[in-house]
This record gives sequence, C-alpha cells and structure tokens, in this order.
Amino acid sequence: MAKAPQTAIQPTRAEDYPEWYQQVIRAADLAENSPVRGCMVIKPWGYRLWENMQRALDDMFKATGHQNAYFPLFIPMSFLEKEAEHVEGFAKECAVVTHHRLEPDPAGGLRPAGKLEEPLIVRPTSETIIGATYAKWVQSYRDLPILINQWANVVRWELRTRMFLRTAEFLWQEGHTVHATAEEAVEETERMIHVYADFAENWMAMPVTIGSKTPAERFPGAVETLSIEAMMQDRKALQAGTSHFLGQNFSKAQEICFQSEAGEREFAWTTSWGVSTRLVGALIMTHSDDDGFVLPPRLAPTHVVILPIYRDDSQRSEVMEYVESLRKELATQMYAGVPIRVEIDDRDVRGGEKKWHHVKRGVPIRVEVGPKDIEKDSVFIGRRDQSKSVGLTRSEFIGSIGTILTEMQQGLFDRALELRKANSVDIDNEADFRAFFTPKNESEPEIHGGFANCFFSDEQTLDPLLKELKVTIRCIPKESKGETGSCFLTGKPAAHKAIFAKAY
RNA sequence: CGGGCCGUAGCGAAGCCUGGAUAUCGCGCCACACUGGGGGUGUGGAGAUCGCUGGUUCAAAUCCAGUCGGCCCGACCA
Repeated sequence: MAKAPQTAIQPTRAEDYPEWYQQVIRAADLAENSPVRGCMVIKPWGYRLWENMQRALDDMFKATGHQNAYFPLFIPMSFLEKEAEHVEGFAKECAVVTHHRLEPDPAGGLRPAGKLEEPLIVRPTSETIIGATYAKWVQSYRDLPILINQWANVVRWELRTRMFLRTAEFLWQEGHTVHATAEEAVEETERMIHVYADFAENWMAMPVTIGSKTPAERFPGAVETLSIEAMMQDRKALQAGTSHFLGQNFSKAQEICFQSEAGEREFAWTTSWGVSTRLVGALIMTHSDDDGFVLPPRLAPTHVVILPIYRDDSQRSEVMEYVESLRKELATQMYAGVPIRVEIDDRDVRGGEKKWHHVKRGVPIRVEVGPKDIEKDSVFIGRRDQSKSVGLTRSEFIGSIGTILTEMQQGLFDRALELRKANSVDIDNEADFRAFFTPKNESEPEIHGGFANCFFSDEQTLDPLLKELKVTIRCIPKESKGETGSCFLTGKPAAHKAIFAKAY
C-alpha cells in the first residue's frame, strides 16, 4: 500500500493558511485561474454551490417585496462623474471601453478601431446607471418605493486578486431601492442587512456580526454602510455583505425626485445592498479542514453520494439495482424543506480515490454499499464532519437522514461560533492591543489575533497604530450601540465600541 | 502599483549558478495483468516547441533585455 498523505490538503491550515486556501479550491474543483488576469473560471461544482446560494437569497429578496430586473453592463463615463465621493472611490479601478471594432493591423494581428465618442466603463457597481433610469421612472410619491434587485457580473480592476475573495470580475446581486422618506430607506437598509445575516447564519452556518462602518470604511457616497462581518479560521475578518443607506446623495446627483402628497418637489432616498461570490470564499474559510472543503448541508449541491462497491459484473448489477432503489427512497425524504439531493458515483475509479474525491469536495454524507451490506440490508455511512464511518440499517439511515443533516448544519455553525468566541476579546489599553495583534514569530507569523472589542474616541487618532499593526475597524456592532467608555488608546471618553481585526 | 519569490508534461518538482548529445523524477493519464470495503501492485505506453518576444553564441531550459502571467507581503480595496 502506498502511503497516503496525512491530510488530503497540503499544506495544512496551520502550516500555510493562504496556500491551504488555494489548494482547497483546487482539490474541491470549485474554480481555477483563467487566461485573463485576475479572472477565474468557476467550475460546475463551484457554480452549483453559487446557484444554491442565489436561489436561497433570491427567495428571500422576493419574500421582502423585491423584484429582479437587469441593467446594462456598460455605463457612460459621464454618469460616474456625477457624485463627487463616488468618483473618488471608484474611478481608479474601472475597465474602460474606448473602441467598438477590431480591424486587421499590418503586423497580421488585430487592433481596435472605431473610437467611441464617449468612453464606456464596465460597471464596477450600478448605482449610477440604475439611478439614471430611476430618475425617469419616478414622478410622484405614488411611484415609490421602487424595490429592485439585479443578478449580474461586475468588474473592478483590482491590483491584487484572490480566488473568490477578490477577483477582477465577480458575480453578485445588487439591490437598488428608492423611497419617499429617509425613515423608510433606513428601514430598508436594515431589513436587507438582516436578510444577509439570516442567510449567512442559517444557510452558510457562518456566524456574523451586524454593524455599521465608520466614515473611513463607508461606501463612497453613502450616509451609512451596514455590514456583516465574519471570522475566518485564520481569525481574520471578512466582510460578507453590505447594505448602504445613500441618503439623498445619489438622488440629488441624478435628479431622482418626485412630487409629494403635499405637492412639494422632493429628492428621493435611496439604498443599495449586495453580496457576491466572495461568499464562496467565506464558506471555504469558515468550514473547510485539512482534508478539503466542508459544505453546510443546506447549500450542498449534493447531500448524499452513494458509492457502490462490487467486484464483478454480476455483483455490479445486484449492487446497482439496490443502490438505485436506495437513491429513490432517499430522494423521497425531506431536509430543510427540500427533497434530499442524492447522487450515485458509479465511475470506474478506485474506491479509496473515489471516497477522497468526495471528501475533498465537501459532500456531507457518503454512503458505501457493497454485497455484504445488501445481505444485511444495511449501509455504511461516512459523515464529512466526522472521520470514522458507521454502519446503519437501511431503514435507520433513511429515517434519520434529515436529522443527521440538521445536526451537521448546526454543528458547523456551533463550531464556527466557538472559534469566534474563543478569539474575541475586550481590550482597553494600547499594550494589550499591540500584543493581541502581534505574532510571536515575526518572520513566519503564526495564526494570531482575532476580534478585539474596543472603545475608541476618534478614528483619525487611531490611524497610525492601525496601519502599523495592519488592523482595521470592522464595524460598530449593532448591539454595542449606545455603550460608552474610554478610548483604548487615548483614554478619552468614547462614544463607540467597535470590532478591530485584521481583514481580507 | 512597489518589494520578494516563481513560470520546465494535467499537477508538483530537478536541471539553470559553471551554455553542448534523446530535458530528468514523482503523482496523474492510457493499455494489460494481478487485485478489490478503500488514495493497492506489476509490466508496457502516451504526453513538453522548457510562459512569450527579442538578443548574445557554432550552440540557449541554462546568459542578457523586455514582456505576460501566478503566489506572498505592502499600498489600494465600493
């Protein structure tokens, strides 16, 4: 027997976390790099996961009164210039289309021809083009609210990209709403961040903290940005979703105005909110282990994979028949409101290899069925969250499949929550703050830090220290709103308590 | 965009410093055999214009210049 590696993924998380992350994506067949710089190919297994995320989110958007629509990929450059802060925040990272044709060049290749009057930018986000459209749609308070979402791809010419976490092109949804009053828009902003938190916790099994961003971390042009923040296994924070209250900034820039009931001409109040394929990265870094990806059952493209075991053709037909009936019966069972998703893997590959294939891809449950099991009417099941397999009778298994998946989903959440708790601290002085965010081994930093909850008085004063330690203010958690104390750095009275962390 | 490391078969690497013949190894892949509740064993085989462009040279994977791409760190990050 050839020696198998100790872990399916190498290096392990402890050895080299960033490299581990890359390897999990590869081993789990989620995505790969493309010939285009910073852009990735999402492979079928990764895309099926994304589709499950989309479906769940989309249902939640519909349930909160939104409809889908679609706006253009291209935005006239002038649109981006309208909102001052927005220009500042976006201009640098945009892909720009300047020509509309190709023609042969003398060297035998092709060259751009047909210069555009006005350059088009590839949308980095759609506030401007959607706002311009809304301006035409809104005349009266009776036209409000507008509650629209779009599923789209956007391009941000990032200088440093990482699969799923920050790619030049990514898939996302962006909600854009218009309201007659500030209160209503604020309410919408909050409603949607709660939808995201609900999705993160109940579908992704990823605990998140809802909070508001400090002025420096806000979306350009927003009055308030709410985010959900999650702790990854290397204890860094990941912003997993944002919801912006845009006030009247965009409606003024784009003249989204309406006549109120009282007959006054008023500017509307807008919001925008989004989550992206970054959530796949979040999922990987929240649950995966040194054997590969671990999928929360609710989002798993396949809940159960059946691995038939046989030696020859006569055994094969017997086993396949049994396995097919098992598949049918499992598919009549429900988990979290949907029928169990079962697949049979009858590929002609070695048993061990086949098993590891599914382990690395994160399939929650593997079922092994061979002639001996059929004799006893039993199955051998392996759970992705446990290393050992157990034998169950067929009826026991079928009867408990829903419970097992529910247990696994909850188990993943609990484990992630524990990690966050274990690595969250309250800090009220600079020395502790420094110690918390400084690795013991400077040359090869070990996994360290976490979430530090600290009072602070003024964002600007903290800047040098935060820069030095590479720490950022993640958010001012909703639940710590209103708490007061003294600034961990200056000792001055502080009106805010925030989560500080290193971040992606 | 700055710093560092790196592009050699599908994947991972050696060779490069000190230029020279058929570019080496492991995994994977294909075929056959033995196997068979586990990433197994054996035999045979396929697969690489050494990232790209140019230069130096009788001769370049190797030296030089440029360029494209990747990873990590940093700056930036809606």
